Amino acid sequence: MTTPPTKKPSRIQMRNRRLILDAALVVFSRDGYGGATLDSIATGAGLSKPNLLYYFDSKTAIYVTLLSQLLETWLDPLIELDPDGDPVEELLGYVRHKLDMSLELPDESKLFAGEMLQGAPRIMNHLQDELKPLFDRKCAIIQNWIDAGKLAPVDPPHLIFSIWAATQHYADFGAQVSVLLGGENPSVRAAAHLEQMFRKVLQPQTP
Amino acid sequence: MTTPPTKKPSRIQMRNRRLILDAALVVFSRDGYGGATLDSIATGAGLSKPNLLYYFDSKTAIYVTLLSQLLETWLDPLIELDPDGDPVEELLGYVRHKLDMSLELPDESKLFAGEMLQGAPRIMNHLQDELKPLFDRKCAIIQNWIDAGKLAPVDPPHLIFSIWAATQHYADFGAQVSVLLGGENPSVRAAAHLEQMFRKVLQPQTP
DNA sequence: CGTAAATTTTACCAATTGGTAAAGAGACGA
DNA sequence: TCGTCTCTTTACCAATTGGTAAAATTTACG
Repeated sequence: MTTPPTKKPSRIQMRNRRLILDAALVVFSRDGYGGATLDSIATGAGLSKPNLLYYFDSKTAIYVTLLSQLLETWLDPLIELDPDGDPVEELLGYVRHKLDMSLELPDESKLFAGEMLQGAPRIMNHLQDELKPLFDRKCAIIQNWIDAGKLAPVDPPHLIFSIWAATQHYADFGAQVSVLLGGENPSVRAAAHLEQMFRKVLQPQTP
Repeated sequence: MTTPPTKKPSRIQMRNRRLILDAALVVFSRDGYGGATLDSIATGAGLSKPNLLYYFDSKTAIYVTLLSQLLETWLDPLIELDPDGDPVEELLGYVRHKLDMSLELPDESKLFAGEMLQGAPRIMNHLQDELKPLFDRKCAIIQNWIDAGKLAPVDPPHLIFSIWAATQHYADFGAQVSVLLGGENPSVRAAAHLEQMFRKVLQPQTP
């Protein structure tokens, strides 16, 4: 269904699939799905174009594989939100983790953002099947924290949106950030700003 | 330099250039720069492909024209930040305005975001020449408000980043938002959430 | 070693791409 | 009514695209 025969992947398969996916990440995130070419990915991976298509059925297959794997990595920190932890610190930890990912893996963030921009046509089902249930579960946890008075009353889904938006901005709009900060590395002040901002938003006001 | 001869634009020119830019906005924002085709834009505009190229020199010329015009529209509300107004209300008004634009003109937001994702190769100069000076000016105003004790101490540039990110998220990640909210229209709750959030962040704590 | 399977290369292709040349059709003032 | 300038169409093209067929080569393994 996906690519080479159906067997256990050999060492060569593991290596080349990884080479291809690594190169594809760079190309797709830089040029967008439509602007990316198999030739460009092949060159990046050090393979010939027909050889690419020995490992993946099509350009789309590479792209979708990349996005699916990505979605998992990207969701991990959200999964770790612990209902039994301290609410404010759990959420601030999540913000921190998300910011770090954006700063360290900007290509991954951009690839995902590019797919979103185009209406997520190729991973809509993943969003429905994987992200949505997780999202609902975590919103419920946040709502419980609020009901228990351990968190200021916020709108859980929109809080999550704001966290995602504010953190990913440093990856997705990195070019703009860089220009507007005059090239200064944003990481330290961004972290301080986001921590301060979300602490104010989350801290319950009746201690 | 840009397109048809050098004269005052006739009525036909005005109309067709508008048709082309309107169609191009839809196509570029949906398919990205690389994925967009002149044929698709021409069809959308109801013109033939060679006729497009009578009005614009190239695909890139259409794209850049669109982005430049866009940048102005998008910057307008920031320009209106009034140093003599009430700081908190000025900024909350800006948030509100920015959110409205994202909800009502998502294609414009996506087009801009797409260019940013790719490192802004085609409007880097506009960012430098137009956005950067404006940005610095507005950061200074915010800093003055803070120094005057009329605003909680925030990091002005990063505050603006967070405002941009949180508002544009509803346009750029509209597909995701829609899935996660189960199709519910986000506008009312988004507005309430952002107002509440940024009010907390901006309100000085020593009244 | 030998051989069958896995991998890679070479040669190729139809479709699409951005863009051009030049002929033709309208508009419009003198 | 004529002639000129603006606009539009038709016909075309070289380059690139995603993808295939099949031969050639490597690798794994008994």
